[in-house]
Amino acid sequence: MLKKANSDLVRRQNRGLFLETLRQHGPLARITLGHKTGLSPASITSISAQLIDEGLVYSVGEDEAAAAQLRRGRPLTRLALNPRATNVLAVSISVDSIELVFADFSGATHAPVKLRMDTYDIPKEEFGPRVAHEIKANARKLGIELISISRIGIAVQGVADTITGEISWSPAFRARDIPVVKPLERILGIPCSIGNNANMIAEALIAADRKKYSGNTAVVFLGHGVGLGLILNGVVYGGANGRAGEFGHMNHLPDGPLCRCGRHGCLEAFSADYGIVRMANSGQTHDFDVHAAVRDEDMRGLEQAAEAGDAIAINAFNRAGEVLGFGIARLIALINPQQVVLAGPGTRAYGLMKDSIWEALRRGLVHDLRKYVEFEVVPYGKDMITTGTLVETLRHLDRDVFATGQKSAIVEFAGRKIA
Amino acid sequence: MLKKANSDLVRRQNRGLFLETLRQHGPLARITLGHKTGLSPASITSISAQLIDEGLVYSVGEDEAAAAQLRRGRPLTRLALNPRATNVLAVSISVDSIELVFADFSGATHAPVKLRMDTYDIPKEEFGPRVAHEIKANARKLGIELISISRIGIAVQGVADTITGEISWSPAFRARDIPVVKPLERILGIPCSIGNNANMIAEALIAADRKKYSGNTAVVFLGHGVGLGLILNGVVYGGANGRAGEFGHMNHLPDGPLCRCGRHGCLEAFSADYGIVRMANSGQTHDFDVHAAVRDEDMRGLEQAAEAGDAIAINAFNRAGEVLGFGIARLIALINPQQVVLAGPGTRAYGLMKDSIWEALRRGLVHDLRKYVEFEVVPYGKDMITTGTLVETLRHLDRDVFATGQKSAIVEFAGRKIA
DNA sequence: TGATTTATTTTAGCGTCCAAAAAAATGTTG
DNA sequence: CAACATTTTTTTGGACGCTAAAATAAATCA
Repeated sequence: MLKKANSDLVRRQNRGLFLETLRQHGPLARITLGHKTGLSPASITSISAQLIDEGLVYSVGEDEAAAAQLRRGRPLTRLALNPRATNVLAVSISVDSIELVFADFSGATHAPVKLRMDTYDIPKEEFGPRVAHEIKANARKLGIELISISRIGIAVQGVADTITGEISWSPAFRARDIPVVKPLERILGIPCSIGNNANMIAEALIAADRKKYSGNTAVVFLGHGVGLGLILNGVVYGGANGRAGEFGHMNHLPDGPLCRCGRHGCLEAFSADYGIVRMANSGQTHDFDVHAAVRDEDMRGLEQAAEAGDAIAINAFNRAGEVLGFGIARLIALINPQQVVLAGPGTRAYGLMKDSIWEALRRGLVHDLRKYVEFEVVPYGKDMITTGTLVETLRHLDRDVFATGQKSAIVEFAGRKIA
Repeated sequence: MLKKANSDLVRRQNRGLFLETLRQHGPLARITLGHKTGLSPASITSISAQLIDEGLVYSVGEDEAAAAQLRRGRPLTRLALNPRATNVLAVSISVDSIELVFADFSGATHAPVKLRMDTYDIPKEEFGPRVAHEIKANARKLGIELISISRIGIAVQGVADTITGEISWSPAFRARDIPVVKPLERILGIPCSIGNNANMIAEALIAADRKKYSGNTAVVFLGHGVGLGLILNGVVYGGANGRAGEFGHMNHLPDGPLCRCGRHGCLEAFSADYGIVRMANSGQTHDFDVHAAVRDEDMRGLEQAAEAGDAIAINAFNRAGEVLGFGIARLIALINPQQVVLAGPGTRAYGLMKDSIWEALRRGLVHDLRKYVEFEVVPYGKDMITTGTLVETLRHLDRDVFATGQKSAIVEFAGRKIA
């Protein structure tokens, strides 16, 4: 159903568009903003005057390069997002550590702060307060006032319930349903949201190449687990309560090998690192501890063995690829994406799995569907998760907080204005 | 990325909202329209004056029931969609027949016209012209001028490419990539669109109970094949080119039994009618002709046998349910819908499959995901497909054609105006 | 008949956009 | 160096659509 439209909507949408355009392209002259947004010069003047008055945007000098090459006419003055307008924070939770990345409104980040934390055995009600404490301490260390932080985005591997703000299940915790958003909001007084790693990587991809990834794209994350971020109609899709994309726990083979989730035959039990290691050590299938984290050097060793021709190792990667291929085939049959992107540290072994992935796609997917899908492997950067989290958080500010142009939003979230 | 907003957008959106509200609730007084849409009485007066002038809406008398119970004050005058504003047509294509349902702008339908047509062996370039011919002939028979038809919606079982407007693959045709939209548009001069049956059923469900189905719902269609309509964020999701929801050809078991699509182990090969029949006649697995249509009476016979305790028949339905259950488990893991709805003639045998469906869900899906999903079986009406097609077609008119309020749209599509 | 009630229309004004004109700020040229 | 050319930005004047409030319409009530 459509929603009522009025001038309020127009203002919000165009201010949001203005901010998003600046965020995407960096400092731009008013005239360029007009071209990119489709708004008239008059409107750009009007909107920018407001945003400057509110301290969200400010004038920076003419572009050096542009100024160098002599051109006639009035020189352009570029506008930029004001870094001092506000701050945000991305929190990435993984096994035994959390990472904090503070950024200003322009998206410039401070150096990541990595903190050891014994997540696995922490009592569930202590986790939120511990994180809140670390946030306070580290913000102080960096000279960032708490009140200047408008929003905190949190990323976690596993199942995050976006509605309740709890971590339903994650390999980083023994406990379930760990409250995160509520305690942080209560203690810090800052709006928070939570999502899973794969969705954040999808956000990072969209930000990196909007054109390419903004249709329907499935981002498969290979690592300690197997995750999935779905971009549907250009937007990251979360499902009814953020639980979409549990690709790793999509069943592959009824009654197959044990998975970390306690069920049998999940895709992850074949294709995540521990599934591959187990397959390679097939003698000890039964007493294999699925919960033990696979060390990076062990995984690299196995990859090297496979590359050196070790039949058992090769077979383990083949099997992982085959199951992954069938999973992707099922995914494509359901979602019909334009693109499937493989990401995560597990893609290091893509060369070892490639053939079996494609063989499985051939066996498991009608040609009509297969022929339309582009397949891609992206190099994995550790910072993709926090980058994506920041992108998502800042977009929320652009669209839903600062775009409204209501004084309350500015005062409440921005904390200060620039003269 | 956001899009530019201006008063044009406001007009379109509010006119669309006005029309959709009338379509959903039937004749309404201006004051009620105001409450339902959130628009002010002044705006309602203004918009309705325009729509009346354009012949899209007209005044009907006061509601009898409301008039009967004496009330003070100026009596309300109700507005309704003008049936004579334009006409639309739904075309449903199935094996060996096509069905035409003409409707006016208010959604009132003529009696369905069912036409035998040997679809399976028709040369692919003849199909479009044949359908066009039937449309012309039957419109004339019903006294409907061709020029009064604004839009034609087409539904087909199988894979319809919404971009090219071709039937990529369907059990109703031996050929592939049968052009439909283009020839119809060329011959009739009327805008057309095509989609698959399951999506149309999803549309019909949304129309029947907007509140219930407008979040994230998966509609599984059981019949000669197994289809899927996905409602994501309240909108039917088509995928990159309308091929989403190929649930029936989602692989269940690598190298399993032969499917109509030519691959092995698709879900449909177990759970569609022919899969069940084959399983029951397991002696002749190898020379079973998957392309032969299963007759309704045979299917009913098998159901009765199972209900009477025939072990072989019971086993066939159990197996169908098990595979369906695993498929639904995979679907839920990927999509995280609020609801899963079973529809189609195959649901007659739901009682025979229920236990095995649920057992498979238990085995194939983590509890965290299972516990949030509501499960529902809806009685199947043969008209759901054409109803859904009409709903979709009329909504397109409401939102994208008549909402613009441009004279060209009115003249071009409506054909005539009412005094 | 006049008061009351309810629905609808009219009026006056507001916010946003935009085309066109004006202004600003620089380079070019005779 | 003054007039002209060019380009960016601002200002002006108006359009469009929404809305609150006032006015009007059309009924019932007493």
